[in-house]
Amino acid sequence: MVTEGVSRPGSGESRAQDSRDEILRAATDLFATRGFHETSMAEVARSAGVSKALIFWHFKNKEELFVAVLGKLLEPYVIDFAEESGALDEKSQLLKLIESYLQFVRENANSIRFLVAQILRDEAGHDSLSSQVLSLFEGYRSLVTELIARAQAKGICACNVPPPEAAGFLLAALNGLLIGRLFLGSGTTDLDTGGKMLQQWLFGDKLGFAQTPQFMNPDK
Amino acid sequence: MVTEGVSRPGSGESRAQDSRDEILRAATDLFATRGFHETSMAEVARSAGVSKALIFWHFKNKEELFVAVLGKLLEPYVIDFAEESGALDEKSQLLKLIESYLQFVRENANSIRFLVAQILRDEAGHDSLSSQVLSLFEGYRSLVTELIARAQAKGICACNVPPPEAAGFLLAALNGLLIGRLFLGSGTTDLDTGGKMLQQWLFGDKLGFAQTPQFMNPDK
DNA sequence: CTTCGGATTGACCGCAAGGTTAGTGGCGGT
DNA sequence: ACCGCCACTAACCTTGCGGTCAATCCGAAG
Repeated sequence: MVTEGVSRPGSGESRAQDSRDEILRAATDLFATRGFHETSMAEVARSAGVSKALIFWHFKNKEELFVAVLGKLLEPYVIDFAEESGALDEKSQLLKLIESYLQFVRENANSIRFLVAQILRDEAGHDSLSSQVLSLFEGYRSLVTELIARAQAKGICACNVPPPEAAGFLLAALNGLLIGRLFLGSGTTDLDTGGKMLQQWLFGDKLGFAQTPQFMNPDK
Repeated sequence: MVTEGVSRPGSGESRAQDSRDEILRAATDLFATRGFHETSMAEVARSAGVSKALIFWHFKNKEELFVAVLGKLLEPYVIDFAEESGALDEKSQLLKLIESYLQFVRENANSIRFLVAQILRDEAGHDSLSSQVLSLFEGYRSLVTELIARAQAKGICACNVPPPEAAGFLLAALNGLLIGRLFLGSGTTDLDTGGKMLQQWLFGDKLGFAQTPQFMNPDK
């Protein structure tokens, strides 16, 4: 009879799962910092505290381990934006969308870095990763497009370019802020300031910019 | 006596240079498309039409070949923007700056892709590449900052955020357009549209957006 | 206790990579 | 004509990789 539950240390049922998780954790670390080709299975094994052969018992080959890592990395990306903003008006929804994008970038900078590097490498987009990320992005994009269209129809939107272009530009700006954060950690526009400027661009809100007074050209 | 000039095919002086250039060309191609670790010296040799050993005669090792390639890739990046826009007013200079940035992205998408991947890989910024690109970017950034400050002082600038923030946002938006082009070739805001929207944001110019009529919400 | 099967390992293999070396061809100088 | 050196090559060496295999360990069921 199966009296064992789950996750008992050393219990028969969970031992395989434990080692598998540990391998996945180590592989995620190493792949994310060193990259795919620069990480050897021996390194993963050592870092996970298991033998190299055990990795090949869990995963058919290095490629399969890699896609498992990708899957694990992509998990936090699939949050349903539309879900969590039901009863808000268009402006609040857009602001919330921007804020959650920036928040997400803040929290997942490392894995984003890794995924970007990975996407840049596979060249042809034949990989599933590119298309996954792309469809994720497209969902976000179409959501923003529709929100802007409705906001414009209600007259609460200061910018008057067609919604698809506006949405594209909005996302481009957000991605640009992301890039700034990824490449040039400090010295660039920080995320919140960028978000505020997008808000100003979208709705014409006047916002206080209290920083860098040495540049407020006090001449004349 | 040295009667030979340069670049005569088969002449003693230039033979080494020719083969070196050919190797560099092949290596640049392969590194840019496949990446560093995915490109073997044998491939480079075959693509360059020379023996593998000759590569090691020209370059101490694979790493040195790689930095030579990086140097060659970075060459077109160091164009002096300030030089080529002497007698223009601030608005024209800014527009020209934006246009040349977009033009550059259009023409060098492949090498940019490669450099980005490379920068993302080295993690700590200890590499010379990151700092080179970063200083390049900083120059561009400070130039834009000053231009915006002067434009605001003359009252020809519609946007009223502090110049450093405005410049940062402008560059972020440009980088975002770049990202769109790099990742999701089509289906995103194309470069020119993005440039026009930036122009509108900076100077408040009204511009015609003739495209995507199916989205002009003809309801009501 | 024995048995059974999933979990785990050390030792091993083939191979392709980066790198080396001994040697050859050919051109310029004398 | 000969020599010396630069450019260049074929073949080789070594290392470390992804991947395999037979052998073991170990908890659970009978």
